[in-house]
Amino acid sequence: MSDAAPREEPASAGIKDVAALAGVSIATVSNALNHRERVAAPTLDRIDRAIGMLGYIPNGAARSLAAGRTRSFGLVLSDLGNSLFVDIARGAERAADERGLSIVLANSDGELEREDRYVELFAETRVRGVLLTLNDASHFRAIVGRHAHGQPLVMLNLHDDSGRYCTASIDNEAGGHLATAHLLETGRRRIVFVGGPDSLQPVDDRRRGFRRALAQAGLTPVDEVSPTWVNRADGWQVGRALAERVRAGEVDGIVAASDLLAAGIVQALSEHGAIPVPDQVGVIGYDNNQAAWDAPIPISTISQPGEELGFVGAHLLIDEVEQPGHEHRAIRLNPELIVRRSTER
Amino acid sequence: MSDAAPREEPASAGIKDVAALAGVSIATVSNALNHRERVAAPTLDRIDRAIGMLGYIPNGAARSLAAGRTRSFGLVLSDLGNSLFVDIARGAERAADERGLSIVLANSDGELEREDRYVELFAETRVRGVLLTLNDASHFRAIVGRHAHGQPLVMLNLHDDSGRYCTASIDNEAGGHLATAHLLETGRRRIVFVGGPDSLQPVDDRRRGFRRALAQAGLTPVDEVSPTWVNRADGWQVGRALAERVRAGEVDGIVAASDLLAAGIVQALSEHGAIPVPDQVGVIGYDNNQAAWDAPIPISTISQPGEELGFVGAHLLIDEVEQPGHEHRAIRLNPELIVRRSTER
DNA sequence: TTGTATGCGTTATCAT
DNA sequence: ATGATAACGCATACAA
Repeated sequence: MSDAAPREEPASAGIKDVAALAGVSIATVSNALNHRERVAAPTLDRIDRAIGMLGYIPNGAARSLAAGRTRSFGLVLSDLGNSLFVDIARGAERAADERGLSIVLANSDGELEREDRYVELFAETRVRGVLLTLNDASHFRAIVGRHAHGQPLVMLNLHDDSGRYCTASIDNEAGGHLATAHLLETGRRRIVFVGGPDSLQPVDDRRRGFRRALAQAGLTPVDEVSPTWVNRADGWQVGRALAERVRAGEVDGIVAASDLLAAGIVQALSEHGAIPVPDQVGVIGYDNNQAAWDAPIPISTISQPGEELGFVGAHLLIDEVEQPGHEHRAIRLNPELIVRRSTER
Repeated sequence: MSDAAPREEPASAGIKDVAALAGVSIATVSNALNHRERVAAPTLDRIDRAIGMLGYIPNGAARSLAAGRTRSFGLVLSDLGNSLFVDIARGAERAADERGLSIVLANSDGELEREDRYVELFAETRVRGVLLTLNDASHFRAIVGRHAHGQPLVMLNLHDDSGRYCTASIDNEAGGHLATAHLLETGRRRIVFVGGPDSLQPVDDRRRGFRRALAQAGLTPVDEVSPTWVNRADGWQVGRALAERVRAGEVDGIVAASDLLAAGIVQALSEHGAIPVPDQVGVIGYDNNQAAWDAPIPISTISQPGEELGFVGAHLLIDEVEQPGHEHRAIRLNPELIVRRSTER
């Protein structure tokens, strides 16, 4: 009621308040916090109680300033809308958990400016190191140029064996090859690749794998079509256009650069001409999306070990941070074939 | 070659190195960093150059320790696999950007233990405040109990007007009502609700909205079915089971608790009995997923303003942090009807 | 406009 | 087992 309202200060208690309440020195409190074994049980008890009463929360800033380091890593994600990156985050978190470390995330949306900004923000935070997911080789170059050496940084989802950084990525060329080889093994011979714009490096790599597989079999691609994008609607259009040729026997296999694409194709095929999949044409997708699994005709696909990618990447980073003689490595993970109805024979 | 190798120290330069190189005091460097207007142009120039040469990066820990606060917020997300939460993150980032603040993310996977842990980690980091997304009312209670008051915390996606916290959420009951009302307006009268397990609070709210809309129209639900989950495969099964009754004229409208569910239903309907949607039965989904938009028969749906939710939530938090007389508010956002083919008349 | 000096809340070193 | 105290790297009064 008066202006001298004794406004209770929830202003967070400090270590010295705890020390006072527990009747010990701040050094002992600090020990109780970081080296429990160094302090006697009864003392520990009083301290813990004091901490509880005051709702004391250590100040991380002071802590890392004094300790000279953090207990967390930063992870910059390219695209929160893509389950691959979410898997990566999961894997990285699992690896961090093992060591009692935490992972802080940031979303770059694939924009160079934001990739830059968050790498720097994390640098200021003095995280132990940063994991950066990248799709675009040009971004890689830009960041390498700007990056203040000394801050451990490993690149995810982009391969680079120049030895300047650790990188971990998934072999898209191998994936494209895998998908195509599977179609060949099930007896298909007239195969077409349905990809996206060349600007997407992963798609381009898959296309190269496709070509190599055909070449090894002594075949040449029937065709390669590049819709403007890689979602279901695009697949539907492509499927419609392809239906004719499938019925004419000109095409008996389709390698799609994404599951959404594949799902659209299969759908268009069955609606527009009642073309039996997999009997008359085998279709395989990429990504192991839910869409592929959910489809009325479950679609064969290539699964990417996203979680393992994050896990491996985090370990690379941990090694770089902890091992004195660390040498940069470029790890490439292998995708995996998942056979479902759409390619059965 | 000798063991006295003059290992170059990339050990990050400090503010005093910059000061030395620029021939000024550290206070001036600090001013150059935080109050550029206070320092003379030529001096500024020398300092900037020095910073560049040394690759100086301010130590965030020291900075916030001295300043007493951070320039970032924490955001704990329930489910990175759900686009709603990704949208929330986007909105929150946009709000933060406006004020020159950053947002750090963490993924709780909806697990109480991780929600707790990250709220605490952020507390230690002394972020300005924390945004926490929650699905489960029981988690809310647990966290409220444990939470050390004083740390600004706003809850997202969960409504609570007890006045203890700011909350921002989307009105799922209204969404269910909206969907049902739309079906009623297009002349449907025999409507069934297809939901998920009751344990999902949002689904349950939508069901309540459905009931209310029917009651207002003086109708009773034809039926309510609860598949074990809410994805496409579940919808497909439900659709198969429903086909018979639709053909018999017992059902002419379906409110699904998710777009995936709706897509599966429509698909099963058209395959299993060639039942024309929307002519014979209107189907509406929820979420405004890509799946709904991509489907061969585009599906009407309820769109959730996730980005706005994040935006509003961040503003609530900013207000709580900056305004002395702040009072907690519980904001409820309205979902929106999106009409597409599947309910046309 | 620039420099000096103090303190932020911890951890770690060294005594005791 | 515990306590005193010096860093940690910077921001900010305040003095010059």
